[in-house]
Amino acid sequence: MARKTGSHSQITGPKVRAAASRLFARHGFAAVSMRQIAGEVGVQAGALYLYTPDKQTLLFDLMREHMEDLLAAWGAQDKGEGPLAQLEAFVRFHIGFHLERPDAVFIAYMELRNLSEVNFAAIEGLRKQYEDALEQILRLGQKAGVFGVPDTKLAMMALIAMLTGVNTWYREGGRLSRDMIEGIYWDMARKAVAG
Amino acid sequence: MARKTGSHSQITGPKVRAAASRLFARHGFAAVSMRQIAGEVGVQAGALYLYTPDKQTLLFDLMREHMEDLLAAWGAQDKGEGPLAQLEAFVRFHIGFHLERPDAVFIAYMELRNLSEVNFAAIEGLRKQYEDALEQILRLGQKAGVFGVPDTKLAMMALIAMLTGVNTWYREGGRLSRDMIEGIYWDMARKAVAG
DNA sequence: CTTTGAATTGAACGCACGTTCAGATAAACC
DNA sequence: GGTTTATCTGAACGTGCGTTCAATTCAAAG
Repeated sequence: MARKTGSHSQITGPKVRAAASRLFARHGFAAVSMRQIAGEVGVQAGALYLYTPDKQTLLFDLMREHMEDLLAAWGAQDKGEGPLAQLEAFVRFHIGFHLERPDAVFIAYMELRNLSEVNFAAIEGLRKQYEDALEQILRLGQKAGVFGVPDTKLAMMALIAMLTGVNTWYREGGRLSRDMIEGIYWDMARKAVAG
Repeated sequence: MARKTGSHSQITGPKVRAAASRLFARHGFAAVSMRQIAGEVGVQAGALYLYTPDKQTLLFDLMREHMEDLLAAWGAQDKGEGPLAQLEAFVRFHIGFHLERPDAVFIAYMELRNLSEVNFAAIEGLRKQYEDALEQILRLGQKAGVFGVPDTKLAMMALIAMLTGVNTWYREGGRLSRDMIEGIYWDMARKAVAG
């Protein structure tokens, strides 16, 4: 199950990643032991060190992978033409992507303080890239007179917080479908930045 | 410094509370030891047990106190007349109150999973009371035709997430004053729920 | 100055932690 | 079937944890 040779895996075993992700999201990085993760996978604690050099790197790999997936998925997304269409694409994409992986989202937002300085900087860099994508849409829309946002950075932060907030209350099988939620949030977002 | 008699304090020593709040916010509940807290206060670890029966209760007391302060402060707030004025009061109050106590806010949002079931329920109950205050404003405004929110619960969640998000990026002495931030967010909030 | 009770220390308890590693096992290849 | 290489176990290491408690210090009252 582990890798062939020498240096430790970039590609932490998928079972280990899945177990760690679930447990970190549920109980928090500091409260989860390597023995618990190993138990979920069905091995002894020592075996985990075939997949990761240490616990902190395991966390970092989860976060980095999540952020890279996010950037790649947004890059591959159909964005349409014009600021309004692009904002709608962003809103719907953000909600959909985040609802699809609640554990990774939770970890990426809550466990930043458990990262070393250099690992923290790496994750923040990826996050900034994503935020810049939204800010760019807002800036272009503002210049084109489609939006009325006095401060694009604040508007970007406000929108991201609003959209990511869905993850705190959404439960599978609730009274609203994802499509309806995306529609309602798109409506609020559109109005919030309207001229 | 500790209390007189018998049962452990409702009123955990203020020095202990302050140190615990700072450390829990900075490093997370699970990552902070009683010895670290004691060190900040300037006593040995054992002395903390004059102020709290255990570590978890110390966390719970911090959260409960924060939520009770929040409800009391909103209760004492000048709210004005009519849905629009009340929404503005809420937006400005929420941002101001939360920016004033970033550590307590951080803990109240991030450490819920470290609470026992019964303590969790207590905190959630207080949070619900606060959220209900905002939802009520939205519902009345919707009925009066001042707002255009198809789902007041969703709109409430969206607004709260947006407003609380300020805490994630605001830094003392940044380029925008609190007043300006409140103004910009009030503008976005007003438009987001507009008819 | 002496008494008294609260406040605090400092050592100890049993336990769980992250990590290491020699040895056992299993799988792949000849 | 035998050899090699990947995979995993199980025990051990030193450390720090939350919590307890007898003994000590301290502060106020008489």
